[in-house]
Amino acid sequence: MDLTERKLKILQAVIADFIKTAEPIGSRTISKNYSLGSPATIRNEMSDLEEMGYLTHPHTSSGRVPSEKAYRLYVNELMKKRELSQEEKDAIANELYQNVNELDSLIERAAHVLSEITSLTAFALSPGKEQDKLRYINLLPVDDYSVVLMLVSDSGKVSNTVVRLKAPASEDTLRILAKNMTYNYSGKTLSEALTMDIIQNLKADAEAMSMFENSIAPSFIKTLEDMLNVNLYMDGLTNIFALPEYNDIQKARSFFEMINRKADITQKLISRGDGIEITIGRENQDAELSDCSVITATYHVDGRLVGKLGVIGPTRMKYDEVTSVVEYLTDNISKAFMLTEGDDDDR
Amino acid sequence: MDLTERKLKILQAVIADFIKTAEPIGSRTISKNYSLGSPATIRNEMSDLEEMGYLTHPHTSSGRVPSEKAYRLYVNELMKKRELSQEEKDAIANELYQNVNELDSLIERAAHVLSEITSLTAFALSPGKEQDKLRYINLLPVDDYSVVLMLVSDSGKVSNTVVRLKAPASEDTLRILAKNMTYNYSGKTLSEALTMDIIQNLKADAEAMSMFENSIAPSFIKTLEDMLNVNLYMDGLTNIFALPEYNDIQKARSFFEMINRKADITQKLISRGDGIEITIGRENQDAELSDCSVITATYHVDGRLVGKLGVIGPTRMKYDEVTSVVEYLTDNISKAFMLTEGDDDDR
DNA sequence: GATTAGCACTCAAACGAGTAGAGTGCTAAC
DNA sequence: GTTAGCACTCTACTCGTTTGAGTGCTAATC
Repeated sequence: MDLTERKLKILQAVIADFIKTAEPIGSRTISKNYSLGSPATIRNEMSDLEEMGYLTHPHTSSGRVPSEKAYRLYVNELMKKRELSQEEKDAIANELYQNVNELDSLIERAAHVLSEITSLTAFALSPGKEQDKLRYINLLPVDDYSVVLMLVSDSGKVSNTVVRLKAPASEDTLRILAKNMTYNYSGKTLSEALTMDIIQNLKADAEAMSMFENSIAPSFIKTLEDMLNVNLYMDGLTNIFALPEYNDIQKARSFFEMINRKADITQKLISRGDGIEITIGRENQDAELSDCSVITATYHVDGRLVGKLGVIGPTRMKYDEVTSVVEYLTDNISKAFMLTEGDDDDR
Repeated sequence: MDLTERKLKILQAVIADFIKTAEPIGSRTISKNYSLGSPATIRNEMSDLEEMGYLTHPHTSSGRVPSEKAYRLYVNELMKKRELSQEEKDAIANELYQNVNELDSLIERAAHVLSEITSLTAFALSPGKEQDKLRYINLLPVDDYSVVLMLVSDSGKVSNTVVRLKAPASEDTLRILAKNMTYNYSGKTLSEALTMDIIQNLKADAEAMSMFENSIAPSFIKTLEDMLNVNLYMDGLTNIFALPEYNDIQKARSFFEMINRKADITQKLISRGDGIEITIGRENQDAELSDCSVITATYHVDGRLVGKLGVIGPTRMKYDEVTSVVEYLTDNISKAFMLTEGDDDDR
């Protein structure tokens, strides 16, 4: 059987209406709102579309609901890109840049804006720092028994840990050790630094060495890992309560329990492809996501740092709108954080 | 009418059973499980207790439910402190100290443990830093146009911001400016620092002054505020789905929406009294909390830093258990972070 | 006088029959 | 190939009935 022009139009109409209303769509509705023929004709066509796997039937006497196959077709072929109007763009940019001056707050803000616009649950991943290089290592005394260990990377990311010392250290010792560590590590990527044999490389006096081995080394590793770690920001969690799909308390519960396992979510996001990726229903490996769709996009900062953002929602979502917004956001993040280059004045 | 011995016992029985089952308690149930007389006797007593305001009646032919007044009496007089067994204490300590080496992670961990044990929603507030004093200010170059502004406080808290400069700065200028800022601000509390007239106090060369005014000052204020700001950690949000009180999707929704307004929650927590504070139902000012109880406790670190933690749940909660756990946790936090004093080897 | 047994009464929740309405599938006419 | 017409299906809703837990009251008992 062929997907004739009219069949496509009817399918598109069903998808559009269902995305709006979340109710199964009957032949009469389509017939009234689109001039595609009488209810009976539409019924025949719908019946064909069902046979072809694009529509389903909750029960014999109800209207039609798009299948995952239909959404896939829609996303790949039928959907036309929804250009954002200048006002929309301005509104987004406005929201996005509200007192933001480090990358992570921008990312967090992006998740917020995204959830606001789409009325779905949004998330954003701060960039992976594998290729980022260490620049400085500093040790600053707090009191006799504690120092701040501070790492600064080329991309401007700063991480610090307060380290408790087993024995008090002189400022001199700290200075020497910090200098020595910087000498050894600066220019190395974070991942390299983690795999280096640390003790071997240090050449310092006995006191510094002992302090390093006993107190600093474990914190150093932890701080490196901390720098490498991506942060997951989520927003709009309660948006799902507005969706009829989640009227059932059990559904809402399992959604929240899934979304709360942040480590899992991060893992899943990282392993998604580059660019805009849309997965629909059971295309998501995960059983828990089998009636959700996920849309993610990748942003790049300065050609080196890479992160993701996106939304999760029911398979019935405004794919066109979400795609546009997600794309616009990633573009803007990339533009806002051109490192090293002299930056284009604010907004 | 008097609260006779038997009335008290019956009241206590109703409260205990209701906390367990969330179902209205009938006279037969009490009569069977406690030897306090026949159902008819219990009925008469319950009727009196209702007249006195300790019990209510969802409808004529249902069992009794404790009123807020009953919970208040229970908490103030009837409840006996539930001592934690050594195993319970060990289990808590074990969970609590899992790879924790800064105060904030300990606080976060505490919220986690608390929610796990109580099966309620737990929160913890990192300490307010008003009395904390600035120790260091540092400016570290990242590249020509950006520097890290870093503040270290007496309590070991470190905050940093990456500042974009309008014009490139020499390392010398940065060093001079940092030294000068440290000279002016070290020893001041964070709140004092915020109110000081910054520009007035600097005595540095023209280049440093201009950099300060144009680039550093706004970030400095922001970083100070960031240091002052308390963090709110929450855990066990999805626990409420297991409670019959939140079987209604609307209730669950408004709970989540309330709990998501983090700024509000922080505000409310901060304004609560010292020590263990229990507020029941409409004792909470907030209409949104009118069928919740909130239990908070205060921890002190080193006599200067003060923070809070606690749980929020339905008025029907295990007040005795929650109180004990919350108390044990705050004690442990205080002990774990005796700053300056040589620390007592772990656990 | 306090306690208890007994009984009529109340109400929510569960169940089931009946109905309305939306929608389909099929047939026959256009 | 399209459409009107009609029988049929199924859900959602309504309404009356039943069941069972529990009360309140009265009268008998301790």
